[in-house]
Amino acid sequence: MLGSPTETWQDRRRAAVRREILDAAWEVAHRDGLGGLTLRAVAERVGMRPPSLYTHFASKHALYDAMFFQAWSEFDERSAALELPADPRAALHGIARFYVDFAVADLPRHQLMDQRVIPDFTPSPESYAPSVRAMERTVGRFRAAGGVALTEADVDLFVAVVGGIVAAQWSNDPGGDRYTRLLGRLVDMLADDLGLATVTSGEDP
Amino acid sequence: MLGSPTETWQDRRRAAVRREILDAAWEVAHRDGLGGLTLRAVAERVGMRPPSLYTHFASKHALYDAMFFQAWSEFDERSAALELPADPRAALHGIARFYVDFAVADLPRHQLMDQRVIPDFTPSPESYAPSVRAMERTVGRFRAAGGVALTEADVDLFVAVVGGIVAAQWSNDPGGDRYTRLLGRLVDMLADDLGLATVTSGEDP
DNA sequence: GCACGATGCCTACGCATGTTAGGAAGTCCG
DNA sequence: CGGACTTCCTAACATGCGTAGGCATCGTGC
Repeated sequence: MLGSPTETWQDRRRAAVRREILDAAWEVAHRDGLGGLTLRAVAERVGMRPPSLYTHFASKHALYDAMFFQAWSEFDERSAALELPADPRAALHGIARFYVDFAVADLPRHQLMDQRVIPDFTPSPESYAPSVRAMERTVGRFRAAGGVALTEADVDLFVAVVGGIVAAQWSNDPGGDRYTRLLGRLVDMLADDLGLATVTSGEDP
Repeated sequence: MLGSPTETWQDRRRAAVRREILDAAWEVAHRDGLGGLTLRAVAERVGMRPPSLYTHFASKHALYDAMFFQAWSEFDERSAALELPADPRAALHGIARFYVDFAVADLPRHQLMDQRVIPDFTPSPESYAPSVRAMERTVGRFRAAGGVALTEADVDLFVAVVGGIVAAQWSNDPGGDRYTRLLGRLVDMLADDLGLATVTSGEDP
């Protein structure tokens, strides 16, 4: 009656099993690494035999794809709920810090979202959608907050450079803050380059 | 008589076979991707059966390790031969451009050198040596060229950010220049932040 | 000159993985 | 109550890395 007209009981049960498998997959990924994830381990954790997983996911890549979608959806939701200061420079700091904190909090999730650590895995267009949604919102916020007209190159530089911080952090100092602590300085550099006023003084060139 | 005292003929032949296997491995990596590299394909390309490769490499990881060493050694050599301008800012540009060009020229090589695409693969200390050598030389050149005293944080920021450009280039626009063309602007930002004089005018803050 | 040991490659096998085929049991609907 | 659908199972296959053991070749010492 609610939502979809044919929202039967077993549909909900099926969705629950799917979610259970996904949860198990994340646990295995955290324990054995994203690349070390195996259908055997997932099946065992969920009390099934490996082939039975194929009732719910067409392939291992489909499982990865669902995880990818889940990760980006969560980022998208949290990004939508994020309140940013009105000041453009402060907003820039908030956006960058939010992204970096999210990426640094979970290694397999970050690898799945932002890197290509699974050979031959490419997210499906549907799973890719939340990421472009989040990105578009972020860019929109940029443009709305800052009086400046951001070019595409500005955005490209920003995402590349902030992504570099995250990658370096995971590669060279996992769990630490050797690179993430440089983020504020980096964002200020970018803000200066974009001609944004400083937060503290608000002077104008 | 020359070089090592026990430089027998079969040692050279053995080294030649080893090199042949390595060449085949690179070719396969270019064709099927670094993660898609298989001992079957390498063996076939070299006219052997897969187990025979174990006469020359202890494992598949050992093969990756040798490739890693080879890649970083080449970078190290070319880096040593690189002539940099005396001007600190121009030197910064040269260093960054050299690194980016090298990383963008070859995907599997870049994945092997700078990313962790192969699960459970960690380069051996011996294979890691050329990379630290190249890095130390680069940092030394920094310090020698610029009158400024670079902190470790400065170097960290530089490598993280330049690495981000490369990663974004490969991820979002492979074969293009959407991100690499922003390198000059980025390096100027860093140079400004470090207080380096501009090349064209040479003014002082 | 010849046996002997080392070397290099082979075949056969083991084990892990993703995946498919086909069947059995439980469940829902008419 | 009976048939269709769903879900899970066992069995098996293909491919991957890696090991064991055998055989030929080649250099070396007697």
